[in-house]
Amino acid sequence: MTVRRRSNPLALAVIGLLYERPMHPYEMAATLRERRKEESIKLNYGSLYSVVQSLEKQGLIVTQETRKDGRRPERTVYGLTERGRVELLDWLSELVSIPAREFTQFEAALSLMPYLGPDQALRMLLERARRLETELVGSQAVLEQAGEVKLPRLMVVEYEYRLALRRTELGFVNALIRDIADGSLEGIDAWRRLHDSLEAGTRPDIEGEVRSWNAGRPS
Amino acid sequence: MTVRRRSNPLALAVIGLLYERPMHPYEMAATLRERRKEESIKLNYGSLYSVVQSLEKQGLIVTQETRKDGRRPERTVYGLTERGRVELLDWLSELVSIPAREFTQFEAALSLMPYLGPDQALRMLLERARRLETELVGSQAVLEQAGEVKLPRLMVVEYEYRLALRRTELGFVNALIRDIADGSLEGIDAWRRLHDSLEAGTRPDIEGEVRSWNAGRPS
DNA sequence: CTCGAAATACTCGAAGTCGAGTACTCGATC
DNA sequence: GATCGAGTACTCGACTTCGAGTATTTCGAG
Repeated sequence: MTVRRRSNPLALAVIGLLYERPMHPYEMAATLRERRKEESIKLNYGSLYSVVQSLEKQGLIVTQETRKDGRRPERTVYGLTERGRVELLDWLSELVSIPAREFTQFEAALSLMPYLGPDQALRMLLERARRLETELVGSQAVLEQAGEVKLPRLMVVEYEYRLALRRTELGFVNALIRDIADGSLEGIDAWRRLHDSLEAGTRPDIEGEVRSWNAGRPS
Repeated sequence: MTVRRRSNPLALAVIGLLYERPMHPYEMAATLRERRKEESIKLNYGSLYSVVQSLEKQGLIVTQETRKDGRRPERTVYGLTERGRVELLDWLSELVSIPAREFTQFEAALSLMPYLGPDQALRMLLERARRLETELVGSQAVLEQAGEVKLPRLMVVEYEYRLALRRTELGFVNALIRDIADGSLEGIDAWRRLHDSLEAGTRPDIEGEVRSWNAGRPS
């Protein structure tokens, strides 16, 4: 049950909450939800309880009391240890200071896009652009509203960050759409050939088209 | 062993390769590596073999032959079924057309940054900016080199995408650094107060500072 | 020709993720 | 005054991910 050390940011959030005050897991979930941290940190009950267990095993948190209020299920209240406090600052510092490699779905999709063929790809990219625009309009509204309520920007930076990334994504998608639509994307002819021969079931000379790729880059 | 349907993009890559021609798992790994898909799709042996197993269970791929060449370990060659072909185009279309919600490490870190205090946060953000710059220079060089080798842009879009995101990230981080450094970040005073009282071990009135947040946003 | 490094082709078990399910309580509603 | 939904507080097990380990073979340098 040992958390693969520093893998799940939910563990970091747990440590953070216990830095504020002792809590039981359900309360942690409720607090994270109230503060809208759920939107930035994946949270589900199964993971929460196993993450808490593993933090205890690592000696970063300890059971403070196990109470039975009335006939409710037991609540186990946890507190932070000294080592936990150190881990919080250390882990968080690392997360902020060292860019991690993330594998996004869309990056994977782009790298496999050749299988789709230019026409289908174009349709799907247009659809994505539409959805991104809708999402952006909504997010912008939320942010503006937060501003009106005098919510300190500090509490909203993660939201701004996501928004900035999405805007860039939309720009990228739109540029790609243009290049496919007007045929200016380099390699689009080879793309169509490849796709057609795949659909026809004949084995295309992918290796031939791709060889320059392999040769052209250092290992 | 059933792959949580459409979760791991590696499964999609496997289907794609079998769309080209029958292969055994080890060869898939080698091919993905050769084509540099590893950089966009997380690949490791354990996952590969279990993903392949589960695709077979789902009837998207089938065992074609189990050969023992010389005294090498057995190789099981798989082929794509009709349902597999459909799944490839369907899944890939979905991935391209529907933006997925991704939880990045940095977004989590930003949402927990208050625990760090403004001074430490500033130091760590500066460090991140430095590292991002280094990474960007390297990536740009790789892309330019690819261009010189006449690598079709189609084969490089995923790389361009990642680069665009990183550039945006750097811009965001630099802006944040400026705002913290010159004190223009809204809420920075409350931030310092909060952090100091946390360090002192007194329980700060986080709820008080945060309440407006809760009140100010629709559920 | 022979020794070691690299490649071939996986296996295995420990750990982590996920979310539906459980079992109770409380307050409001009809 | 019974019920119904929302909240409280977790549990469970199926499924996934991970990567070090294994056993063999090939290849090139000396």
